[in-house]
Amino acid sequence: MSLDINKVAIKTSLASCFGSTMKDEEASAEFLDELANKAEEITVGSAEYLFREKDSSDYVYIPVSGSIMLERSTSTGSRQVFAFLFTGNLLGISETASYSFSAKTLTESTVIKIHQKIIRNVFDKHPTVAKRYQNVTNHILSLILDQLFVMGQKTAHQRIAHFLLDMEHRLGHGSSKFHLPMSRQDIADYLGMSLETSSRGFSKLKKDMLIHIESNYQITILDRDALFAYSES
Amino acid sequence: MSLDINKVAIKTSLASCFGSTMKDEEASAEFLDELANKAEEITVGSAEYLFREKDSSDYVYIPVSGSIMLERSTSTGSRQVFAFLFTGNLLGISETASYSFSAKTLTESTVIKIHQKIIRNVFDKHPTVAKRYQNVTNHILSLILDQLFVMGQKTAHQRIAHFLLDMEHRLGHGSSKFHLPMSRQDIADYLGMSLETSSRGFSKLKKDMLIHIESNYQITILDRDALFAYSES
DNA sequence: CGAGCCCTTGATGCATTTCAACGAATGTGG
DNA sequence: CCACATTCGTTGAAATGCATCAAGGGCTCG
Repeated sequence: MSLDINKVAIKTSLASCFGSTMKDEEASAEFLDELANKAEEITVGSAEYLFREKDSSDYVYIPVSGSIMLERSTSTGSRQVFAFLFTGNLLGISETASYSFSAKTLTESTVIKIHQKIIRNVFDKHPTVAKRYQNVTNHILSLILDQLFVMGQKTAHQRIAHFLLDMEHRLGHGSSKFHLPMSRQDIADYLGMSLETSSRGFSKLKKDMLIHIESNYQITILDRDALFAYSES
Repeated sequence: MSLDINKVAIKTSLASCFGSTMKDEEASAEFLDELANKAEEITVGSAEYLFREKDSSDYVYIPVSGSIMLERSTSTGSRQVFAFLFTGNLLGISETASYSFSAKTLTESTVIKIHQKIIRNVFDKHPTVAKRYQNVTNHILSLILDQLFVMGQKTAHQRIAHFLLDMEHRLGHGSSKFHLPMSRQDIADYLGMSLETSSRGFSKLKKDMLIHIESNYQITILDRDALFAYSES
């Protein structure tokens, strides 16, 4: 039955996100079953919103495939990108009534979608899971602190270098070649610079033989050590 | 007995930090007693470290009086200030083994200091408190996102304006006049700009009659609406 | 009253934004 | 299959904002 297969796939994804360090095997299996049975898996097209800022925060999302961008826009039209999410990241858990940013797909994406009530219910029944989740939140917090640090410290070109190393790590799967799912404008809004500056950053790194660019989104890191040294200097 | 009075004071502080929205009064009282009995209250001088980056994260701190700054420094000597903490803020809960920033006092400060183990113990016994604490973490997360947003969006002078409005809100206690506990350099490192630029920002806002400055640290906001409009423009 | 620290201000140069034009890639309809 | 429109990226030139260098002023504390 196709539904069952679906649930198994969801369970696998959930386990990699929530349960990877669970010691209590039984409780782990139980809560995974409960979540998987009530989770939906949905597929959305490219450049669509999973939710928008100030929507009531009813769901938690886990990307299974595709790429998602978290952003906030001002009334004047400018935009800050907070994060890029890929497979296995977690999105949307908060105790606040509404989201404080929008989530937009960069590519066609498949996500697992679970109602907040169900998550909380599981947390109440299995305190171990709630504790485990606390770790996830703390990890996200430390990632944002790192991002804040980068924003405050480095020059625009150094931030580009730092960004590319991060993307290689997250998208390269061990290879130095990877495909960026986001545009130069998205990168610029993530790193707090203009579109042109982000483009010039890429050009400079290419000219200096630190990276290779084919077809704009296909990037190869040629000299990781030198790129790292440049990003830190 | 002075010790008892001490514990009562600690309990009051803890309640304002943790328990203000607790519905379950009895459980609330019980966990407060447990925390207060095992908490220490310590006083440290100005410009001292409560802990440093990479120290093992053994304690949670709650400022009772004074001001504390969270910072991270690079090997090259530059510094990023992540946050300023005042009375009633919470500091240091994390599941990671070590702190990812240092905490330095700006003024002589009194803080409540509780061992992580005790906190976790309380969380295990009282899941309600753990949930309540999750809210605190989520709130911190949203504050850092706001800070990231500000860093990415605004010009240096606008960030100063925004900063002053935030400080008025947190330090003014309803008045438009307040005392800044941090130096121009601290502000610069918080907002990602040079000392000179932060100083020029103050001068500009003074020249434009948006704020009044006496004795460098004593600030009065003269036209809140105009300052807000400037910070958003 | 002097020393030291912090803050302010000016001058200069560099980094980044802005404005503008062009080029490459993609998609559409004839 | 080709013109055309559209979107996105690159590059140059000019303008601006910010950092850096440098000097001076004011406050505080011995």
